[in-house]
Amino acid sequence: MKSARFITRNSGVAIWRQIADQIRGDITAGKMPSGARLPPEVTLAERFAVNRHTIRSAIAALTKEGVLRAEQGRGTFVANSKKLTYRIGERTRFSEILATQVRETRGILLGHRIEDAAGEVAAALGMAGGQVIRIDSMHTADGNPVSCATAWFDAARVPNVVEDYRVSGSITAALKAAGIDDYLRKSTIIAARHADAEDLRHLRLSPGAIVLVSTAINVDMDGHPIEYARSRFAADRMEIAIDGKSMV
Amino acid sequence: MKSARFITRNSGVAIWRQIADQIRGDITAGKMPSGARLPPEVTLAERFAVNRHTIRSAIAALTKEGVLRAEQGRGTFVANSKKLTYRIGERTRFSEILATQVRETRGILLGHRIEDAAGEVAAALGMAGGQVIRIDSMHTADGNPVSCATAWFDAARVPNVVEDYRVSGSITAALKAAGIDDYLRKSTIIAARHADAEDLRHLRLSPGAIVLVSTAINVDMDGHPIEYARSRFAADRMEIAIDGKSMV
DNA sequence: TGTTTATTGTCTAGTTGTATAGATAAATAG
DNA sequence: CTATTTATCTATACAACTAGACAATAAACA
Repeated sequence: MKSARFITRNSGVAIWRQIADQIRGDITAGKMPSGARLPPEVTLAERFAVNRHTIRSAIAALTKEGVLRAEQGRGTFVANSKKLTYRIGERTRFSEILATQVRETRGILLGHRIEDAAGEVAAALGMAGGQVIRIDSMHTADGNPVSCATAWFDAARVPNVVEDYRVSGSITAALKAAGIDDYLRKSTIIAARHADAEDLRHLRLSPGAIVLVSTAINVDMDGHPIEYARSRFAADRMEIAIDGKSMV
Repeated sequence: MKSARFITRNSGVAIWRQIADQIRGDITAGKMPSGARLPPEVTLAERFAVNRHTIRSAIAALTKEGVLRAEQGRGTFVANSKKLTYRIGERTRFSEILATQVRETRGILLGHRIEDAAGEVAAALGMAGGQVIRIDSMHTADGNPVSCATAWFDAARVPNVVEDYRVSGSITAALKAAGIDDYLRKSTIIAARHADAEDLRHLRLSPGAIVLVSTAINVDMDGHPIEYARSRFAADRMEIAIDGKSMV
């Protein structure tokens, strides 16, 4: 029924974390559907050959993550862990996409700076020199961090984008303030990698977690690139769907 | 010079392990060539904002792994960490391949059992029913575990393969004992994934490590499949090269 | 040459985290 | 009422991390 369970002692990785990762893996792999009951703590303790308290540490971590839900006297259950779906199409707006799936989304400015346009950023924005504004931000859905993003804009085109974004928490609103009433998604590239240290902090992940990386170019209605952005989504909490006219 | 360094406290992953993983990552990513000197312990301690003893734990782990080498009064250096290359061609023999790179290789029988031929195994071996012998083994190079493998054989074709392999530690020898003097590699598929618990044990890896998975079919000189094998290589210690007439 | 400086190695000590063991309470289902 | 299951508590042992001091080695310098 369950795959062989081994843990490595004295590896620098706590046993409770190894167990938590295995259980989370089983759940996200679909071995345990939403609502399914976990074996009781004593059974798990025997199966992993550890103390019951160690199992409880693992369960506590997953409960805090929202993956499990423990009910005294009844058992421990797989929480409603439906992933959010980030559907990418020609008109892709963070808050609109999630509006039907969560109660509230928020964009938080983490930092910004001016950089010289160079390399892939310059290429994506169609710039030959000049300066770009870089904005680092993160997004929450119902209070849970779901993504963090780095976006680059042509500094000449949208000089006040930082302040506008800080106030509104929305790229769409910040661009509108710069006279760009509408924009379209021109291209999206999706990759996956281990979360780096910064992702871990902002998305509240544990080391070894996986992030989906979406690299996108948005253009104005004349087709001129206005934003180049790289977003990292916690792969545990989010999946990405590509709409129609397959855009890559 | 060095990418931003963050560590996550109280994550269930010891700080020394997080630091060791980052340093090892820098080295295998080529940021620190073989022989390069690491910054002194006090500098690293400041950079990671941890105690010097914690840095020493990370360095000790990497020294034990053979990745670093510390010299009192001089500094800590990147050891000669050249990966072994597993070159796959039509004539692929584990011991022959590594013969020029290491002093000594060994095959160790971990376990075996009889299974009903089914699914991908039956398909690969061209069997419609009957039984297969499954052998789990691991390989060491100069005493260091470098791979573990699961191989399936048609039980009717090589009935004594287990005993022959146990004695010789060599598939080539075991097949010869069954009258198969020579064999060829027909196909190889290579993938990568996180090491599972069994890989961790046998290859002495730490949780989160990555393994290269090679799935291969060997055929006799008449082209009949005789072995279907899935080998897992520690991606830290081994890389795979594909020879000529690109076979996939 | 001897001296200073930079670096790794070793030691003691205290705090917090991790894992074990055992006992008991509280809630649920039958 | 009873059996099952999660929740709490005490206690012990060891690992992990911090802090500070000093020894040992190597290289650079006067």
